[in-house]
Amino acid sequence: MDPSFEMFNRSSYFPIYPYPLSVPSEISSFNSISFRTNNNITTNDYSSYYPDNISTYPSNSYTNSRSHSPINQSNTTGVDISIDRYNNNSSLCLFNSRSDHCLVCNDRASGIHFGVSTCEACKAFFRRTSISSYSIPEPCSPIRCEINTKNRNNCPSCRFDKCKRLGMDRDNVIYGKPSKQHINSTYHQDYFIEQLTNISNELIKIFQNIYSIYQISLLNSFENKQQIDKFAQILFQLFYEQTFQSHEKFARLGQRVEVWIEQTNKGCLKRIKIGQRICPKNSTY
DNA sequence: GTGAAAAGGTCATTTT
DNA sequence: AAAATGACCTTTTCAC
Repeated sequence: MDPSFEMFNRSSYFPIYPYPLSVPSEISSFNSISFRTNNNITTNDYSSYYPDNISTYPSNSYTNSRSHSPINQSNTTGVDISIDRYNNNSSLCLFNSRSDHCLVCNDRASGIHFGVSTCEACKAFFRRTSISSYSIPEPCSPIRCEINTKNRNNCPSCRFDKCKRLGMDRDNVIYGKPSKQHINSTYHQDYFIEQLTNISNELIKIFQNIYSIYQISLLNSFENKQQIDKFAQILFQLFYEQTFQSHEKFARLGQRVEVWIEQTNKGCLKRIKIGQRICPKNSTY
């Protein structure tokens, strides 16, 4: 077994940091999965996306329902960042395709603004905020606030952060109706294929970074509970942020990403699992 | 010329 | 009172 993963298998080192998990509305309202993929991808390809000798989901644990989710188990804390933000009837799975709902707050969308399907309110918010003279503070917590229609004004920093993470960009605006040429260049298949090839690197990077922090912390040894809690906080923050960034890329391909953090009965971190899988359903694009 | 789509502008309303 | 918000309007550009 890879030594890095053996370290994760040693239980009772780290208590779970008690973050209140805020799951974005488009994720928490997730009901079903319709996987899509490219013709070049086969069912077997996903196995190559895992780092060697690192435990992954057993292949038979995946279904198109949430019934397998470890979150329902009493001894497991989970961060399920599954997503299905696309129209199931769409033959193309485009991140920037027109959506009925705002990808920022889930309100009714009025069109694609600054590259992302948003409502008028989030469009105006992003325009105002991105040109304002004052600097936008960092997100208020490592686990960013959920942004929805009701609370979108509660935390402007997290709202603006979500806009940016979704790809809203004021430096690359299209004034007036976008041309077909622009649409084709933006939404070209090569872009998605390129994203697909980056998946394995993303997952490996997550493990490498977590392990590097793990090693550094062990060298210093944990002298008190505060240190342990601090380490758990850093680990969780890094893990969440990197996974969320990866998730945004995966989501463009209509794929599903899941992250679990298992917990022992004593409340300690037992193991981190990362899984992502491409499930060909309609090889139509 | 006309309609569609996206960015920018305006201003009444709401919040602080 | 000042600042922020968001619905609505205007301008610009593209396709037909």
